[in-house]
Amino acid sequence: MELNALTSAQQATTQIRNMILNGEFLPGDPVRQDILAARLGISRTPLRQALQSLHDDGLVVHSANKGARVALITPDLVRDLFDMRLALEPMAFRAALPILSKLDFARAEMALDSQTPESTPAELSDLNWAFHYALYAPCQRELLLQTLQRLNRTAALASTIGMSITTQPGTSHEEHCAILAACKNGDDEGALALMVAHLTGAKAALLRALESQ
Amino acid sequence: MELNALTSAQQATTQIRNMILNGEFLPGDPVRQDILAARLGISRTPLRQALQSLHDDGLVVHSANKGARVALITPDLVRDLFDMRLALEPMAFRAALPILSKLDFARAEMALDSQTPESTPAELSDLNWAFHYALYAPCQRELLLQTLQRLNRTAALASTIGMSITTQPGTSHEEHCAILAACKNGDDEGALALMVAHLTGAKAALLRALESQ
DNA sequence: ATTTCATGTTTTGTATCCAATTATGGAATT
DNA sequence: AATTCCATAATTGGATACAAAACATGAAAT
Repeated sequence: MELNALTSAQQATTQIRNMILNGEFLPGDPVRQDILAARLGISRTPLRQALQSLHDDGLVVHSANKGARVALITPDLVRDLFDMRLALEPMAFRAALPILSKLDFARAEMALDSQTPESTPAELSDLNWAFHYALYAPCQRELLLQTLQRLNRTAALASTIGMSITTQPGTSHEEHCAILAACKNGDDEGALALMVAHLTGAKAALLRALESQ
Repeated sequence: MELNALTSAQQATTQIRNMILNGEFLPGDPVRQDILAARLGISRTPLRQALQSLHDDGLVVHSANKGARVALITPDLVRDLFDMRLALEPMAFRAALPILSKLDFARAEMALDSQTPESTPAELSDLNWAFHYALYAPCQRELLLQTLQRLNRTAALASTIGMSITTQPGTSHEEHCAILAACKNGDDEGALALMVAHLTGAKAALLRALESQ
């Protein structure tokens, strides 16, 4: 009996997401059902399911009878996205902070340590969310966590686009380390402030990158 | 040429949503693909698409190889849900308030006036969201509006369950009228405060109903 | 009598096939 | 030569058919 029997539609979802995040498809590019189905070795039925999941995550947009395209990242979208993250993530963080355990710290630390210079954008996005998720998950609010995951998936595309524009390295790793250190020291308010600053900085950097285009 | 050619999967989504909101399926009930497909006169392919949409709206939950069931409404979920609404809806409302037009007021008023004692729970939920949406839509934040719509769909199920428990009539109509009046008077801060109070009250009433069970 | 295994039924997940809508290219007309 | 109209090709949306997994029932063995 398979415990983690991932359905092929779910596999396709992450595979296509990785293709998009790794820059194989650019914003605005059409996403053809036939081509992707042939490439992934599955039929169009589960592939359409995967496209709907990607649509819900804001990575592709659908037009009736005209297929799907990779979503466009606009400054308005980025503002919108990070304003929501700034409103919701501190909420989850604040609820989780008093009950964070050594195991949660270990999970966050592993996410940070797994980042290497050879990591692909998709891997970096996954590890970035793994770090945040480790610090939010104990809050025990399933719907909030689910919403944050969705927002972070859209943010992953935005960040990938942004990093492909600017050549200067991001500061997120140092900020992540500082947040984790504050948590370990029991400085809850400090950790919260650092998290807000982290998100605010990421938003500003992304907007600068987009508007320099 | 049809301008609003709704695909049959989208039609099925709203039809099934209405069945759930109108109490035809209770929380925990299994949602069988064959039965619904036959009843709606469509095949299982678009119906599965509809079920995924309902899953994303939090109305059904999926178990691998075990099908879908109507979601359960727990106090934790309600707290979670309304905390997010309280964080996000004032954000949209604040951005929209300075640019609300007579047309927006008319849309909100029509939503209020369309409610009748004979309205079904599904219709009341639609009109409730139509009222809120009219006051938020001018904020021009697509992702925020999309997220709020999703949360309101989950809230619709919670409210329906709550109203089926308590027999006392809700106070939301009066509160809606007061909010709209404040908007028309240009009292933006007052309208915001009333909206927050409205959501806070709805959350408390719902929790009371659930815990009286 | 209880437990276990096997088989049959039910239900989901996937592939293939058909219909409907849209884009594209060429020919005819002005 | 440019534009419009029609026909054909290409692509998405939906239906049917098939495979595989899970639950239920029942019989046999301890």
